Amino acid sequence: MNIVLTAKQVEKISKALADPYRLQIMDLVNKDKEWVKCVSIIECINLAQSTISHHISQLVEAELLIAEKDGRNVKYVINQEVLSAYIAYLNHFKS
Amino acid sequence: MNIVLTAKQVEKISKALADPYRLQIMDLVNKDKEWVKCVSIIECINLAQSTISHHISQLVEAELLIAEKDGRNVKYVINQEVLSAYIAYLNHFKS
DNA sequence: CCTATTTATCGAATTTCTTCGATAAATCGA
DNA sequence: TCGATTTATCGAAGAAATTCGATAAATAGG
Repeated sequence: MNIVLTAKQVEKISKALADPYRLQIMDLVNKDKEWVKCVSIIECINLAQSTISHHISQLVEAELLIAEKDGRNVKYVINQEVLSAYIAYLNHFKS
Repeated sequence: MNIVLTAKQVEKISKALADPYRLQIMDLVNKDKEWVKCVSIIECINLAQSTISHHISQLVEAELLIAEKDGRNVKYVINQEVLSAYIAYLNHFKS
């Protein structure tokens, strides 16, 4: 099923992608084709744990990432449907 | 020729798209398939002229819009190459 | 030449974002 | 059960973004 995003959602997704660390997190989650643990993101990025948690929250809030609890850990994958919907929105700007 | 964007450029483009008025401006420029005059954007959006000028600047700075002087007016079109390059960047996150 | 129109720029006020350290909550393993 | 690990949340400081009004600069038209 194809999702159609509202302008508000597009705004939120754009904002989520408008930060170098959050783009880096998207890359890290994208690298592995499986679920990526929060702790391994924290290992890779030189920011306070609380800050990284906040960045991840924004990506999850924008629904670019899907979070799943796994014991003590939380793991993430990219939400392909939302990503596709965002790209579809941008495609409307094509002539 | 296909442009490849740096992460810094992607961040800037995302930031440019992370505002409701700027999304509206993109829509307005997209509506007409010709060049859209600045003055007609100002007519459509309920913000001070200086604020709209600032929003347009960010879209031009991010190279999402191409600006061209036309007498007293400035007119815009969407930069299709940059838009495509942004979409291509996002496609890398697809599995 | 003078005035009106169009756009850009400046400075200031307000709001939002980023980042941190401290700490809490949940869960795992010994 | 207890201590260590993992993640989230809170409050605060500083940085950046949004918005406005005032004003400047460029140009069109009478």
